[in-house]
Amino acid sequence: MGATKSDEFSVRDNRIAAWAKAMAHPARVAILRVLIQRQACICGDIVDELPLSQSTVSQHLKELKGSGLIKGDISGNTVCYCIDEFAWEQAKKELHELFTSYTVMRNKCC
Amino acid sequence: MGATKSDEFSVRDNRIAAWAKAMAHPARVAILRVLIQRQACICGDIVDELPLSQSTVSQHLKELKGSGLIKGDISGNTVCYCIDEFAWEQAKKELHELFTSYTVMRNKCC
DNA sequence: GATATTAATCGTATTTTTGCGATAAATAAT
DNA sequence: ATTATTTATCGCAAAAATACGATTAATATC
Repeated sequence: MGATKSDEFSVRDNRIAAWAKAMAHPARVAILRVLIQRQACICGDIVDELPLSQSTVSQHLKELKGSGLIKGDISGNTVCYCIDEFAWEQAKKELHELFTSYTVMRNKCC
Repeated sequence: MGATKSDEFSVRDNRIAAWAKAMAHPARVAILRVLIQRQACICGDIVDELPLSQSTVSQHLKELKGSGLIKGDISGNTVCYCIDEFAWEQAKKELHELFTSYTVMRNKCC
């Protein structure tokens, strides 16, 4: 008990939920915005922009990386993060599909 | 410790995170799909379509209602749920804005 | 009025998330 | 070589999410 029954749901719904989950914390939305604005960021820059400790930011980055929405390149001493354009496009597309699959038809109830 | 520092982030990022959080579970994505397909559903119909107990579905519905994405109308014995078109449109718009605010420019790193 | 049906809530167990300090691992700078 | 910088990971504590059976509250049916 207490664990999500992922098996019981479609792959697509799990995938959408996973993307949503990646964006389900304001810190992670903020991180995405920083990466979008700057196109790329070394980890330290992101830590500086967020009101969270280095270890906490590192964890959020790990989650975002786990979702595929961002990727990180090690270059010497530092790690450079950026949006993964393919995953980003895919998430954008699938979420948009879900949102546009609803059209109001006046109206069975509510 | 252990509680999200919502205050430290922008209202907009919190709002987007809240919508994402509402969609961050495959059961809730599935519920949204059912509501979109049928335009409206009494609670029992949703319970029948999901591989979860009545109380668990009720909890997911409460969360979706909390996010504003859906609303529920009591009509006698039953509760009829449907998409809240205004919140839906707003979420669609703000998420789309976030996704389209990224455009690839070859490329500072990664 | 008594019984059945519907959906929310309560109580509880389990799992997951959030957050941070401390430490580790790796490269950079001296 | 030693020291500093950078980022990930470990270990922990607190909080939140997930799931369900049992109960409650409300309307519907008999």
